[in-house]
Amino acid sequence: MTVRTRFAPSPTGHLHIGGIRTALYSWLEARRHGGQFILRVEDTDQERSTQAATEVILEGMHWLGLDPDEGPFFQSQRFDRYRQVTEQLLDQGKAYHCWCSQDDVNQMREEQRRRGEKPRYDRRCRDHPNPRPGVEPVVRFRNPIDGSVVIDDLIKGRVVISNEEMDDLVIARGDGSPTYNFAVVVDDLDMEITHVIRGDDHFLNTPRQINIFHALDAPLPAFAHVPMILGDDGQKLSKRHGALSVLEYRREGFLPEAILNYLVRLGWSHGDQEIFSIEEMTSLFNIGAVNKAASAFNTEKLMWLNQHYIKSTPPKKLALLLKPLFEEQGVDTSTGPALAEVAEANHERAKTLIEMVEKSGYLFEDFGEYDPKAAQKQLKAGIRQPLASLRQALAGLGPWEREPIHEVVTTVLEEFDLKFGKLAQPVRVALTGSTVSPPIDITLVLVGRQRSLDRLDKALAYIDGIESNS
RNA sequence: GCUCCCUUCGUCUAGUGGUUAGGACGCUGGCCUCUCACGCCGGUAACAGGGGUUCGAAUCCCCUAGGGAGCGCCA
Repeated sequence: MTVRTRFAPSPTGHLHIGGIRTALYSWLEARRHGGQFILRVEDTDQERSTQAATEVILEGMHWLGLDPDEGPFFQSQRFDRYRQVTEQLLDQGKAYHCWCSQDDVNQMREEQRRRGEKPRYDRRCRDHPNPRPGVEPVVRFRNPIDGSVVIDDLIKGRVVISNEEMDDLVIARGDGSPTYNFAVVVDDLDMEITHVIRGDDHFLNTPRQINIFHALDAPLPAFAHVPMILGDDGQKLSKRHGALSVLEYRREGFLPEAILNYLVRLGWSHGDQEIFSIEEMTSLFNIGAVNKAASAFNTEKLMWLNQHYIKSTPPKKLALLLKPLFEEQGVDTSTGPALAEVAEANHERAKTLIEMVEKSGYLFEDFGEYDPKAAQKQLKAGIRQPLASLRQALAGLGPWEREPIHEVVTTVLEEFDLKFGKLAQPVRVALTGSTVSPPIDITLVLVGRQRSLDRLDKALAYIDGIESNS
């Protein structure tokens, strides 16, 4: 039997990192067995589902390379099918109509809560139908009263839940639309899902669903409930605790490889290995080896991995990724060096692509003021002559390339008997406005001849200005 | 309140009865060095607590504490 897994997000909020991890695990489990990964959008709640959220799901998954083999399917397009199965259960007496209003039920639950009991529907319509004129009844599932349900979860192990804990859940609303627990079962059945991999928050739904599977005389899929992810602060991950939409990560300059690698190691491991290529993940990952405990999301480590992948990604490829980010920042990159060169010079100096973009502004536009501390320390009268001399030599240089530039710098150094840093830092401040940049010869190359000369002139003028004021 | 689940360095984890409890991120000392970064070498830091079982427990059992999830005509 081929393994078929699915990812079934609901488009009622943005898809965040927790959902992505579940998707990744499902995808990997399918890949490892040479099976199929199915994407199903659970939009039975017409009120809260949005088109925007659906698009984020589709685009985010594609960005990360978690493309489905089948789907996306939309539950909203399968209502006829759910209705059909509902009728079947009704005919077989495995489901029944209930005319209780939501207020009735809420009141019932409140009282139970007050009495310290677990709130649940008291089955009053189960054996005594009580039609009320003008009320469209909901359909409830006739859950077994005795016995218990055994869940052999791939991650959590065997858990036994008593049927007493479950009430007769609504499977179809008054308007005939299906509810989650029912639609899931019908879909997983129809789509021949063999492994249901989902978030731990669905765990207590599982016994209810198992009972529905039984009512439908259907074989059970395997279940695996992935623990929750906590925020940096140990609190549950939510919008308030760093749960960014997937696409935010792209905007902030994270690489898909880094995110996938980080996520696969969050809750799963293969000995001491930290770095996993997609190929390694697909061959080594095993849903059964996932940790039972929740784990905290640590941005620092994600950053480290991101830098690792930035370092090992070819500059030409980085250039392609950099371009839209520069554009988003409103930077015109046509007036400066090739982005591949920018990437080459900076790929060991940035943890994210956006950081690289922010650090490279001086290559494309004039920076405003010098960093005050840097200017104060580096642009002083004593360096005027060497700087002027360098400017002169640079102006007459043949090809504007790293080696000849480096030679010129060295020559000036010898001329004035200076240590490298004594000249490099002032030049750096002159060219970039700050004390941080790639090696000075490379920085000169990237800034370009004319711009470099202009900026050196500007620095000389600045020094002169300081002099005349003191 | 009830049901279920979880608990090794700050964080992610290795570990499945006998280890100086290992690795990674972070932090930190040093080296390298034109700045930053990269890289390299070193350091810091953990078995939630209490009972058992056993010659011997991070590993098995029980209790406590703490954390989480669920209890919808949401998913």
